[in-house]
Amino acid sequence: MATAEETGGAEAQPWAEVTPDAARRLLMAAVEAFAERGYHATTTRDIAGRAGMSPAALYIHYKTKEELLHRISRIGHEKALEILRTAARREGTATERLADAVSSFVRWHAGGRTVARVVQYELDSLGPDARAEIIALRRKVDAEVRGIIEDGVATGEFAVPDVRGTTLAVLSLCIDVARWFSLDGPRTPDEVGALYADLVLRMVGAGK
Amino acid sequence: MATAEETGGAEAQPWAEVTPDAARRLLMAAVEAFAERGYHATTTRDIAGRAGMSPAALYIHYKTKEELLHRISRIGHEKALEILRTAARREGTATERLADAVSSFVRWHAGGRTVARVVQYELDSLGPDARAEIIALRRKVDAEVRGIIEDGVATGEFAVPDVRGTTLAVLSLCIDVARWFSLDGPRTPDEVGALYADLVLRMVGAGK
DNA sequence: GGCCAGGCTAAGCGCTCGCTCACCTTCGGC
DNA sequence: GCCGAAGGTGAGCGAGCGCTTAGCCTGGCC
Repeated sequence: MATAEETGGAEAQPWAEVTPDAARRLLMAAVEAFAERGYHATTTRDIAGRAGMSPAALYIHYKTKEELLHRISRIGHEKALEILRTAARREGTATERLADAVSSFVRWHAGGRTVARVVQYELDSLGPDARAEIIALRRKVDAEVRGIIEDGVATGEFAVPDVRGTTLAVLSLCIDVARWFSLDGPRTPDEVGALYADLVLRMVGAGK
Repeated sequence: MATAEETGGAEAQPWAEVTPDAARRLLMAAVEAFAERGYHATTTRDIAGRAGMSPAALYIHYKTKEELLHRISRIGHEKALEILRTAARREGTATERLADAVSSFVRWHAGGRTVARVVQYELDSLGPDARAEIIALRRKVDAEVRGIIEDGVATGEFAVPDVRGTTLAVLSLCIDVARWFSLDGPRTPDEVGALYADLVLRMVGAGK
């Protein structure tokens, strides 16, 4: 939240806030496993094995398997929200801020594809309370993007008939990157970010 | 394939081709269950129960639980491909055909949200052979949309710097509808289809 | 050196999973 | 009226699941 991390943000060590070292290793192993096979198809034995520990060790640091998913999901959503807030609140025109928001949001989904997959697609595996908390975070994410688009409409930079629908479509486009993006594919995260920023500016009628 | 079904296509009885009546009921039950909870979290007892049968009955009509997913996935992809082909091969300008393709493809993802979810998000749960077959179908889907965009570029209707990337984005946008769309939400499938067709035309620089 | 708290493991509990098997019903053809 | 195939059931198998428990190390403090 208040960290001065400015290294570009890829996902070098994004789990520094998870404090006992073994707990962090378990959490990173869970991210990998959930992203590869999905939450329900992942066993606690698999997670512990990837972290180089016995199955029982998991339960010293986490109460249940679901708590792991919950923690991953919350940290991931907070990171996503931080990225969008940074872009939304910088100086510049609405056009510049929207392009920045989309390209950095897409870069995060492409580069941190494993985390993003878990965060975006395993929401339904959470219990009601945890899910409600995550949904609240998502509403904040939506509000950031909608804010930029509303600004652009107000200044006349954008021509958007349906602000809410367009916001939804922009976010949807970015999020789905986590589904199809592969590091083996022909594009780098930066390239996809630039392409998508251009496409989104066309969608809102900027630079017309 | 050669059926003369012209009823509008929503998804009134889309499983008519699944021949023993009990097999169709099981398949429809599986679609519901997979869409709600995901493939791995769904039990064969749950599927059989929804179809009003005992767990053992499933194995009279299907060899494994995975065969059910495979069948659903293939039929769903064939239907999606048929929708796009119909739009791509009708008469009209590239602009009209692209708008038609996007709006009908989106309508299918929104209206048949349960099927679309299974089809689009449970691909990784298939074995290698079945997955390869489905991926081949997806390439055909991609080719249809790319064809329309290439036509538009050739006639000068569209201004698209990166045809492959834009094709990917258009399909991605449509497919992700299955993730977020809800019949309880404020929009009907028709409305989302119209909104998205407009956004996509902006993305390709049509009507500029 | 004695002690104890924290981190970890081997073993395994109770349960549910996908799937099978022996048997039962229904029904058209003769 | 009898028969065999097709479609269904109840009971239960071996396996693997999430999670627990009893006990073993290790290291800091007096």
